Amino acid sequence: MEEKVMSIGTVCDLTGLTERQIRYYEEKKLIFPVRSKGGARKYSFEDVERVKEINGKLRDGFHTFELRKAGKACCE
Amino acid sequence: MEEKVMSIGTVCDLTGLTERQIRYYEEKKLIFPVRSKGGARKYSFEDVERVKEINGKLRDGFHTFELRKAGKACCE
DNA sequence: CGTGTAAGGAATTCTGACACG
DNA sequence: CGTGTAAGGAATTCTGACACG
Repeated sequence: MEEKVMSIGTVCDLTGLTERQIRYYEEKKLIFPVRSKGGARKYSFEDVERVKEINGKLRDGFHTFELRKAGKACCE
Repeated sequence: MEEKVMSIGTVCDLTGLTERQIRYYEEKKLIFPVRSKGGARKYSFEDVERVKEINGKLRDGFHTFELRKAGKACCE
């Protein structure tokens, strides 16, 4: 599914990461959650997979700016 | 997907119903969300469909206790 | 750079109840 | 019966910042 329906806490549960890490990946333009009326971030299952992948790459020594290219399109 | 990941507010957004209605359907044993540590209800996309179906049936004149049978197994 | 944390506020969700019909 | 609402509390999420390295 590609629907953005879960809050950051759920993503933490599914990935084992912290809110801080997930928000940071967004800050670095690696993931793009949508916002609910209240301003809360909403993620999709796709985002969850992406977050796991990002964290894995970082563990392998990559840097966030290098991962940006690995996304869908490129540059910008 | 069958994973319970969205909070009640998201279900409201997806179904157009109120929290009250959704909680009531649970009270009547028509849906079974799980609870997060904090006690918040978590629903799956399947639950969302079920909620829509329930509300539709109610509009058609059915009563909650009649819809219970329509679920998976029966009685209990 | 990637992540931890304390800080204060705003939005979310919870339960039990009274209401109408 | 199915749903609305006001009530008070507890848990969630948000942002900007200081910290380490």
